[in-house]
Amino acid sequence: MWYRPGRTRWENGGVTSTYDVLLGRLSSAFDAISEGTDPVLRTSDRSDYQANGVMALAKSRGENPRDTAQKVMEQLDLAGIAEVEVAGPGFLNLTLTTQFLNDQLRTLISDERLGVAGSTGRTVVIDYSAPNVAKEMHVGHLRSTVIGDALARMYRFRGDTVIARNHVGDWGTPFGMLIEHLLDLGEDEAIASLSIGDLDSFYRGARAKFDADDAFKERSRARVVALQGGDAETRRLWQILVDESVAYFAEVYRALDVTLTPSDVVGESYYNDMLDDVVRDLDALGLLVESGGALCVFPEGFTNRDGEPLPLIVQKRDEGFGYAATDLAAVRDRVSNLHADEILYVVGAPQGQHFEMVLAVARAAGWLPAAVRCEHVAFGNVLGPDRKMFKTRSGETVKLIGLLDEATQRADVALALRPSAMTESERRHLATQIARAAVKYADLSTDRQRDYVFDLDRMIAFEGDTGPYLQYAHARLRSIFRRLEHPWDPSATTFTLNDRAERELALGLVAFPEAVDAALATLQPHRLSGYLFDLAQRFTAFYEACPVLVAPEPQRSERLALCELTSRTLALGLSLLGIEAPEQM
RNA sequence: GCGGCUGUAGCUCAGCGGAUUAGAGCAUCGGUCUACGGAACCGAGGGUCGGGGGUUCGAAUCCCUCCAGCCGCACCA
Repeated sequence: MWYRPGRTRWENGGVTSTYDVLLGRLSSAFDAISEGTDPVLRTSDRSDYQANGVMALAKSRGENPRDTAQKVMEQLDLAGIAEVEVAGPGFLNLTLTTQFLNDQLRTLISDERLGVAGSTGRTVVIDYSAPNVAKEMHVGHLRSTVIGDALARMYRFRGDTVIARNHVGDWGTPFGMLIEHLLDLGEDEAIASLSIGDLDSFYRGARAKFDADDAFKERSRARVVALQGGDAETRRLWQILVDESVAYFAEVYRALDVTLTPSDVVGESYYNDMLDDVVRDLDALGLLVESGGALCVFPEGFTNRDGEPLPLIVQKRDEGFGYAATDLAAVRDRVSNLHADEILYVVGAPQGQHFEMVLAVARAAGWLPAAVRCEHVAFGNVLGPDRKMFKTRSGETVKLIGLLDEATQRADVALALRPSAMTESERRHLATQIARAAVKYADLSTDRQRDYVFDLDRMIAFEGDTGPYLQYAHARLRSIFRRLEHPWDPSATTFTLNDRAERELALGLVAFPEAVDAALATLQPHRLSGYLFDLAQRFTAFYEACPVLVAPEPQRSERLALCELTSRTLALGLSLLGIEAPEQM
């Protein structure tokens, strides 16, 4: 019961998932008694599935739940699909028939999507990662990047058009000092410094001069004015900073195996030309109020610490625009130009109130139709061992690339200790795959809303609920197939599932669509992670109990088919999380 | 002060549109090795689900309250 599907269902060319078959039959029976009753179907540890909807139904009708259960049973047609019995106070426990499981498994074997339904092709804008130009990517960017990318992959797999938007911080007052610093270093020197990925020291260099040198500070201020005024030379220098940074981000994304590309970068500056319109249109709508010299909107229901209405500051006293203006412009752009059906912001939880306000204003202004789903996919912090924000010993932010390097190093050391025919470069490559899996899985396997403690030792372990464990399970499966000497056709398989471990594995396989649906419906990748770990455990239990290659036919073929499906499910599931499944480890 | 999030086994975490005996991983202890990868598997101990009230036939789950921690709360994004 660690995953629960959403309620929205999609079509998949005639393939109906096990969950949907059961839900359909149950819904008909419940509807016959009271239209629209949810059967509350879920997986069960008492039987294969259980339906708890009888309890609520009985309550609303003032009946004894067991009597209601009987009435549902009379309407319920699950012939050939499942045995049903009323249990406890009125639960319906469902046990799938072997025949039905066999049918479902055979369907999965011939279905590339492994039973996951596709969508009608909606347009989904996912705003994620968002590093800052001329600043290092650090652990603070990890979650947005990893979670956003996993969601992007899941949506794409479902058949939606994903428009990734990397809302990089490429504008604002710091650029005055950054450009002046660039000039001080000389362009070639500056580019060299930026391109080796040492963005932090570049930024710190600029900052130090800004704080210590009044003349530099003055130049910086003038430079900001020139930048905002559109001065061509200043603009060119700014572009150098942007280009070099974006190239560096691309390296980090490649190291992380994240699908973002430079063409997904649509930074804050992109919206500059739209900001005047935002102000003008808000004013025309009568939503704009001047307060303390700033132009604000006061959405209903927000108050500050003194209980007074809380403003969303659109234009500052100095006539500069705040990020609220940019975010509002972005919403408009995404709705009217990108034609988004859905917009997701994968941004840290602390910005919750800001997004609530922005969206409230956008809705009030009519820029965000009710039909467009718009969600803040919030996530908690990455904590260090001391349960405080993850920092280095010396209190500095932890570079993302450094984190990956360390993880790779550890994986490589662990691999080197084992006898293997791998070349050093093969081993090195494998180590990067394991390291990525470790870091990403750790992030994607807990409820995103919570903070989590970053513990490299735990996440890179091959034991337990880790990415490497799942990769290992997959690699073991692949090794079975490498030993196969003759061509083998899984489509002819008949599943008898005589061994308990075979049946448990089959039940896991058949539940894959539920897990993907649940992850998408709730925007919680950990639903899928939890499913995959459970499946891997079912597989290893099966693998211990049931010899495959040495089993007599037709058992051998059946078990091979189960292995085949498990292998494909693990690989596909991991790929939806952005995690690779190597053939060998 | 207002708002949000969090508090479940020694540790890290699932479960929280109420429902049959509260789950997992790690750690600990005890087992399994002449089968396809032991980086594995099986088993055991370990929890008054932060405290207290309430609703309910039934609450980790819903409501109220208190405690503890983290994070927001007007011109930095």
